[in-house]
Amino acid sequence: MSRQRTAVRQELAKESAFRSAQEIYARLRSAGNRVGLTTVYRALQALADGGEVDVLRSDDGEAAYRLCSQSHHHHLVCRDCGRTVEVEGRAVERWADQVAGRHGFTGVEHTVEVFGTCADCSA
Amino acid sequence: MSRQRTAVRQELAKESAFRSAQEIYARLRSAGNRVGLTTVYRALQALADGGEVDVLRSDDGEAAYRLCSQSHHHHLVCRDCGRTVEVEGRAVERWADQVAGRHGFTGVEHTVEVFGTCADCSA
DNA sequence: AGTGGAAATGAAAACGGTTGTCACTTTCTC
DNA sequence: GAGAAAGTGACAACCGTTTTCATTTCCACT
Ligand SMILES: [Mn+2]
Ligand SMILES: [Mn+2]
Ligand SMILES: [Zn+2]
Ligand SMILES: [Zn+2]
Repeated sequence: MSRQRTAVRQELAKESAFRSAQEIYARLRSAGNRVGLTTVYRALQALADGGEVDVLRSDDGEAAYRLCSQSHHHHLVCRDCGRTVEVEGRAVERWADQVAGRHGFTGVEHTVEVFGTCADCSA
Repeated sequence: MSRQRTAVRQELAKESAFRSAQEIYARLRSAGNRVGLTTVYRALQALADGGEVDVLRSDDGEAAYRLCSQSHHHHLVCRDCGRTVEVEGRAVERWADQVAGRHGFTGVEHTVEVFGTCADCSA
């Protein structure tokens, strides 16, 4: 594990939100860390391959990375300010498994994101 | 509705699978249809904004488009062959509304995608 | 310690899907 | 029909990501 990869992992550990490679690169640099953008991409790729981080495609095509949390959960995101709440619920999990099983699908995974306007922003 | 947009919609109607803008452009051209790639993108964008087509980000970052039925629904997608089943379920809808309301969020929307290996592909 | 091969690094260039530009054409409205 | 509004498309720009390749770092084994 090189200095740079360790730095990327540590940076990821600071926040539980999904963040882009470029954002992580910028933070590392502004913290005085000497690292190249290419290396950040490679580190994230390697961590994703090893199952240590989740990768998500945002709507604008940018990839977002997050350290894998042990418990499975979803996100409630404010459209205006971006505030994110981590949520979980048996109901969705069961529904996803059932609907997939009903159609003969195996190895089921799912993505669920809920969007809205948070209390602060609607005030 | 221009000739080109009509052509894009008709092309989408030919198949129920998700297809990329470039693929639709290529099909239209090889069928002798005079249309520009930019226009195909704009037509798909307009159809998506109007809720007539679903947009999906594939893992490689390319956007995929498909005509969709007008009622709210979600997708069950085969990881291997891309086969897609439209599914719906009260359970998810209720869960999304509840979890958002519990955190004071309003104007709730959500995205739900279920992935797995379809029966054909696991055989 | 010393050595050699494998792996990692990073600046720069290339890549590829998508979007912006702008002169031009088509369509709509009166 | 005339003028306004919307749409078109070749081309260039954009931007996140990947490839390249010369250089550096790491590491297993003396
Ligand atoms: Mn879940
Ligand atoms: Mn659909
Ligand atoms: Zn907010
Ligand atoms: Zn399949």
